[in-house]
Amino acid sequence: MRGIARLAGVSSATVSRVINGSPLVRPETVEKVRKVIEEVKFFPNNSATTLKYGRSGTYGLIIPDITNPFFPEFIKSFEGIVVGNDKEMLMATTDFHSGRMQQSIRRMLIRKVDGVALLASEIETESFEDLIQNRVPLVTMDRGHIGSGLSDVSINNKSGMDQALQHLKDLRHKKIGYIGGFAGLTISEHRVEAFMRALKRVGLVPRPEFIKVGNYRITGGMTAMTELLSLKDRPTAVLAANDLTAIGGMRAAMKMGFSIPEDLSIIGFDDIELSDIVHPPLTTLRLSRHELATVFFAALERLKSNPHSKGEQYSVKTSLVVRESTGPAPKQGRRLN
Amino acid sequence: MRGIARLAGVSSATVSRVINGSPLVRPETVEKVRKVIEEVKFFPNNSATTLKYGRSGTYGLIIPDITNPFFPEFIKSFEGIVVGNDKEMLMATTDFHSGRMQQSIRRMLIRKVDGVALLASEIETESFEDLIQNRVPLVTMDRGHIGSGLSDVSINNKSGMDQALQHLKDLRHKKIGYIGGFAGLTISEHRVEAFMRALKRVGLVPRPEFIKVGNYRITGGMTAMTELLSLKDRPTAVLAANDLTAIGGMRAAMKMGFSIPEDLSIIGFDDIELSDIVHPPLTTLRLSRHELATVFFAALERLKSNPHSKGEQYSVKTSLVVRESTGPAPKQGRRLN
DNA sequence: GCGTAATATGTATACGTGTACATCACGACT
DNA sequence: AGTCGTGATGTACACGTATACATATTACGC
Repeated sequence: MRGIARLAGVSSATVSRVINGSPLVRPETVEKVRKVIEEVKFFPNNSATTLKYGRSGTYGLIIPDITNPFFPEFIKSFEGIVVGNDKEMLMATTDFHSGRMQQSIRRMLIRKVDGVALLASEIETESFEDLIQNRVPLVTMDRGHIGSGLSDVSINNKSGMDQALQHLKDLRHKKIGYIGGFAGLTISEHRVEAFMRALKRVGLVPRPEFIKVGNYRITGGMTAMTELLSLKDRPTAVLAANDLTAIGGMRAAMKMGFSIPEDLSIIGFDDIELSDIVHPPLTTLRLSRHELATVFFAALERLKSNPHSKGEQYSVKTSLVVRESTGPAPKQGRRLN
Repeated sequence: MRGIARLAGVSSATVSRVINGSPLVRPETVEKVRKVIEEVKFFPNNSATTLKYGRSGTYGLIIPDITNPFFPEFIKSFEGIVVGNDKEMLMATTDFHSGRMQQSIRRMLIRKVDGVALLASEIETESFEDLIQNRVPLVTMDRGHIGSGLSDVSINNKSGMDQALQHLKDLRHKKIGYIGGFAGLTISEHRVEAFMRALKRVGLVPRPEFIKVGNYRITGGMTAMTELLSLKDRPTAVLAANDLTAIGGMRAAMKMGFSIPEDLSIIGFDDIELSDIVHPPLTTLRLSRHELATVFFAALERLKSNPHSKGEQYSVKTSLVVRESTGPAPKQGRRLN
């Protein structure tokens, strides 16, 4: 940068001002400096500012499982927004593993990120205590807990679940099952609770044997669905914690000889691209990745500029996308057994 | 760090030595310092070293499309390896867009990465000239071109393609089509050329009307397959540039009333997780993400430690995974039209 | 023409680290 | 006993930037 200054016959401070678009530089000077910058193909060294001011212009993003198509789609949006605002994104994956979580947080601290979007909601709160302690703004997903420098984005399961269950009720389903995520994740618990409440709202009674645990992946959906369909009195419709689970469920059901939606209706959650491609196309609760990414970014920016204030509770809606995996409830006692 | 030094009653240099595991510190001193580090929850500030020594301990990773499941699976492995070696990963996505490519490279330069793994093989060489000029080690994919500080990992299409075509020939297929990637990408061209050569090796004649262009996504596969199957004299088997393309192809074929593999055999490329889940499960050329990531990392490390030497040409093999999307060639003139 | 405000530019500095070099302690060998 | 070698520790420095502050230049009113 001093080199630029010398070549342009100005001081390093002026060069810095030009780069950062300070208004108090004479236009002709700006022009002169710009030209030299172009010629020399100069690019700033981020680590200098990071060192001096402790802000790196980087937001961290911690996600559980990049293999779940929901996340790449989210990352894509988030990266676009972050980079579009001249910042950087630092991504870390936990694989639902608490050791990896600690490691990810350490990476964030070492790299001096200006904030962290935490989409991996392992239950342990202590894990991100270090972030709070180091005053790193943190935005979590669906934890429903805010604090100083800590905001939360909750998925408004209520309206979505209501829609989904109303849809199933309209199709005369009465026995509705649910395949959740891991037992340990708060987000999983929120969703299962939302399910139970919504069930009551449409006037149906939750049946514990209809609630199964999955792993947010296809395999978990298959296992859980196999169990559900092995019950003597089995559900005629199943909600899943995410689309992969639902797709796994469909696969298992079809393998056992059930037709979808004739014998069994399935509703997913997320609306990943795959949902529209699978056969039959999946009815699902859409959660917009782009909207989610936008909210996360906005939340981070806000926390960063008000570092000492309390965070906020944001909310993102879901909406029902009806495709072909849901249909009228089958007549009692039809087919198999 | 000076704080640690004060608390432990040593100098900052000693603390630095302890952190970096220098052998010339007395064990008891090490112990003393370690204890203080634990107590204070100290973590090093990466930007200081980056500033002073120009090395950030970060490797850049530029990929075209995080939405293609191949890449998340690759990223997962790459992140694991990089982080396991106490380094950082900086990911950027180009979306096959040259502007985004330039932007990504700039991000890498600003962040002072120690090397870049470039899996997005847009054809323009100028785009990464800046990296070369700034002596940033670069490892490309399937460009087949190496130089000072520039290595390349080529996908050994030959053996894989041979296997695939031999497999089809054994099933008595003679009319074999190909759905490629974008016209502009070198990697696409390499693969189509490999296809043509392999075709000749098994004693078949390439037919230009059987070669179509896709977009590495499901939609492209659908369009191209529709065109292929609309030909009067249509192929009985189709190879695709990647699995998504193949899956799109399957979808289109099934929509047009063809059964797979009875009327048409399809072979994909990559072996993404989805290939085993789709119906029918896809026969494909497996390209191990983990192996690829390992090679990329090794190539980067090697370039970093020998900055002035010429890079190397690496090669990764593919292998045929036979599932249910390939079967015997149909009898002449059967079905439809 | 001169003082003063406003505008534009220059100077100096600190951020935290790894390392080269200097220093120190101490035992071994002549 | 004195010299040297070796192992262990301390001292000092530079990397490139943004900004506070100082200074120079211009504009302008009287």
